[in-house]
Amino acid sequence: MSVETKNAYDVLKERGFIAQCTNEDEVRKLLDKEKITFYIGFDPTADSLHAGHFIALMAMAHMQRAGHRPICLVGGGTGTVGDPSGRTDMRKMMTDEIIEHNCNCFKKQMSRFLDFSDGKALIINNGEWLRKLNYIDLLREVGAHFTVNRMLAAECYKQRWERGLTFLEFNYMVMQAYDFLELHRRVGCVMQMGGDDQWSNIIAGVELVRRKEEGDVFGATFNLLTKSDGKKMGKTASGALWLDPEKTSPYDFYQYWRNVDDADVEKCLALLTFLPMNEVHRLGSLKDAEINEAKKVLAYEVTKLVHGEEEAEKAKKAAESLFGGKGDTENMPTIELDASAIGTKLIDVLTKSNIFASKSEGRRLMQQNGLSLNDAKISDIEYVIDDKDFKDNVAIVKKGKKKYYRLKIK
RNA sequence: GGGUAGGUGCCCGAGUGGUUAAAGGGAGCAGACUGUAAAUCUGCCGCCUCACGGCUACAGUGGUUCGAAUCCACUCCUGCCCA
Repeated sequence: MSVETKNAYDVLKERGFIAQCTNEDEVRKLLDKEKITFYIGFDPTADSLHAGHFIALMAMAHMQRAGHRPICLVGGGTGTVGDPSGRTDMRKMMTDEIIEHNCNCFKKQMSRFLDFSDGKALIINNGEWLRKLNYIDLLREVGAHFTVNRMLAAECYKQRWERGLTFLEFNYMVMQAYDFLELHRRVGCVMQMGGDDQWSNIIAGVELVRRKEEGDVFGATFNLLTKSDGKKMGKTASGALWLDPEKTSPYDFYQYWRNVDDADVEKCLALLTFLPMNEVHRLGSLKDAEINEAKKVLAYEVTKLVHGEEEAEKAKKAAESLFGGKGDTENMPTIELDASAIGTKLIDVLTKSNIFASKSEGRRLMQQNGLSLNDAKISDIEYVIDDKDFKDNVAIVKKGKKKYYRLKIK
């Protein structure tokens, strides 16, 4: 059975996306007989999407392939409030300019994954209606349908019991529910999806629309991308795994997926690539060292989706040359040096290039045998860079076991 | 507004006048073992210094003291209770 003829819900379910659904059978039936419009909300908390968003985009892409119409709702309005769901702290308030900027960045990135031509997918900013909202009107139209008792019982606020929840944040759920109502009225949106942490907010919206419009609408959530040990995935030492190549280089991005735990490979392949499921299962069942093949496929496919084939190819080649001993070194992270760097201490150069966070860190690393220059361990922190270290103006530095940098003399 | 409990290093959390750069845990980093995996073991884990040592740090500002994260005053922030 091909993807095209398969029910979109079943596809998502089979690939492991679905965590909860308001009514599985109804949704399946609906998707079978109609091309629906659905939406996912994105809060503009940063100027780039990250791995967590990517999973939602993949789900949207699957839906679109099946003929349904996705709406990316960027939270120009809700972003000013901040979603308290599952959070232990209050979000920093952001200025309108920043939110605006972030929304624009999102748009650009999203068009990589979805086809926005001919209205096959939409991007809408909820600031369009939330900003114009009048407090009294909102209370009367929407507020009347919410009971505080019910809201307080919502799972998403539990985390905040100890630290306190402001009224501002408490209203987030109301606003998000209202979004659904607006989208239902404006473009006939009948389904909201989102991360599993959004479940409370989603059912609030579903109920609101049902009450106001008597229309049957649905909601579903995706599994959050977690590692087998329950920790969140998509976190790097320096924070999130960004889709923006400026914030996370394609090389680092590739390496992240190349290094996922054995236990997570199959799940990632299913969620983050379009490979057919029989192939996913085959790769996922490889044992021991062989599963490295699956990881290579995973890293390549995901990088290709996010950064394009060319970048994926480069990242792969760089990895092959570094870890496999062949291929070209062209594509690894490169640090350009002034010719004057020759004759100065290696540790100073690396510190200046931010390869070491501080000189202390560099010293420690070197003393612990964690640094190599052209495959030779350098533990002497006094080591001075020499002409001979460079071949064709290039030297390779290895920090720890697998962080490589190419030093290039300008 | 009143009462009360707090604000410690990336995070959690001990510490209540000196030997405290500050216990312990987590995260992180390096090494060994491996498969660019996991688990495990070892070391490191504020900054500068080859090192001796120096500097900066326990919400903020002043003060007491030979000496303060620790005592006092005021300020700011947070939780809880009362209004």
